[in-house]
Amino acid sequence: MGDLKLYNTRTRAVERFEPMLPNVVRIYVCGLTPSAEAHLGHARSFLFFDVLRRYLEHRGYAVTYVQNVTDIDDRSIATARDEGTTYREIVQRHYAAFKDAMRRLGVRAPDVEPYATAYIPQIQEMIRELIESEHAYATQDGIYYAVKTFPRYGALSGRNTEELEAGARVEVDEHKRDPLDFALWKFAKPAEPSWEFEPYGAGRPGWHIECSAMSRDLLDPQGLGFDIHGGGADLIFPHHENEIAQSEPLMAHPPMANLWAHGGLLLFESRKMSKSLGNFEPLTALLERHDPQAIRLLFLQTGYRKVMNFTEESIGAANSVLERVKKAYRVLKAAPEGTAGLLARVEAALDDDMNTSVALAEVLRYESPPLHEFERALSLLGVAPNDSWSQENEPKWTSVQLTDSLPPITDSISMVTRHWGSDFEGTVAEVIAERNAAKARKDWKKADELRQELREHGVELIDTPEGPKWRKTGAR
RNA sequence: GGCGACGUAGCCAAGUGGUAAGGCAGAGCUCUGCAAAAGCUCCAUUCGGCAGUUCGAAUCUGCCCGUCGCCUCCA
Repeated sequence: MGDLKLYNTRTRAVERFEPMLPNVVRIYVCGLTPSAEAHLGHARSFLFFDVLRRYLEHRGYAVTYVQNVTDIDDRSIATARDEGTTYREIVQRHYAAFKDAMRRLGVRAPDVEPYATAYIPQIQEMIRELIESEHAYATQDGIYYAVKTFPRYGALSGRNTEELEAGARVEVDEHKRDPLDFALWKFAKPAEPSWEFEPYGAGRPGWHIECSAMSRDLLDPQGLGFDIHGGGADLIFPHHENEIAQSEPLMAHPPMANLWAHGGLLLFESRKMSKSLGNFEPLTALLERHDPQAIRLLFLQTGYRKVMNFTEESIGAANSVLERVKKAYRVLKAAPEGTAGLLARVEAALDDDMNTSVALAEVLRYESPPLHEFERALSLLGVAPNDSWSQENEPKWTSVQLTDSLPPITDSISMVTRHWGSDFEGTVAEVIAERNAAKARKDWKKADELRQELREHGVELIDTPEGPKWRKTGAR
């Protein structure tokens, strides 16, 4: 196997991937904030990291995959207030739906799914350290990070603090020392959920600090850094920039993460998908309408870093791709021996910055690979054969024996005397026999009428060299 | 205004100096009364435009046009 090369946002270059510790890869991916329903964009992002994780394991690494849950934020509190329930109920409802959607898409559950509210002590400890090292300060409404104390701020996203200050879109807050400073801890307002924090004051964590605290606790207690930190491209700024600013001053050996990996955003019917714009269809609704495996193949077709546009037309094409894969699988099941090479080609494609487009193309262009290679390649892409793949679940064609002595030529009177209810199969055979007779005397009109009659009773008929065959159609 | 990405056939999408992967859709042939299925074949002299570098460019350089994203909660 060749070297695995991955794009690193931190260095803006494709680099050879090398774990920091022998054979161990530690990944932290910024997970969901379940204050609202998950959408397809989330699916794309987590699906990519699922494929990356599978491939790293395929290469023999022991992977620890952490994906957090931001279970406390302004929106879930506000929604809970509007609906007269608790933020926990809001979060649990949406997160359960998200987990179910991920399962259906073939995205494996993370090794650890830490909830922010379960790490309050670690978060507070980190804030304490930041205050002691003068990277943070308290005001009357919260504790803020002093961006100016971290000279490298902006390095990940390619910005500098002067530029950011020039932008008029940064909200001015009288209490902050600098407009760029962001909240580590928000003091509780009346009726808001809060945690005690002596001596500063009860409140809740800001969004960014949880990732710094949890990744340190779970992956890098010694402050030497971990391997891969990931998320959607929209997290590069400010979220990941802020994480770096919080974590690195307290580390023995920065950087916080060796490799920063970001998935491209998804447009929904050519428009940005976002919570605030309300332009998205909940994942659960989409999964009702489309085969999850087709959605998976659709995502694999596009490079993970590219902006991708999801349309009804594109998912239709993906369905056809899925059918092709199923068909290929059935053929190979019958002839499992083949010419080796597919898996090596798929590995080569994935080595090249996880080029799933090419990997999928190799699978579709298969030239009789061994069954085990085909299965392995599919499993790397996270597409596993399930019940719907086996031919047994497709309606089978039933042959009809037509003896020479059968049937006597009849006329259309038989149409009204048919008993569909009592002996369905016998009736089908009867109609087919009659049609055959009509064909024999080249009465095409009659033959087509009979085919139509069968169709109306949910029977599909084809003529084959072995004679007519029929099966029940799903419809009607 | 600042930063960044992208623009390849009707659609989706690979390809980063050596002569355009793959899929969908479409077309033709075999077969066929019709229908279906299967097999075979075809489907970008050309990569947003214009210059330039080069023996050679979709790939490098410059300019222009267009689309989108980030800069604010966001995967």
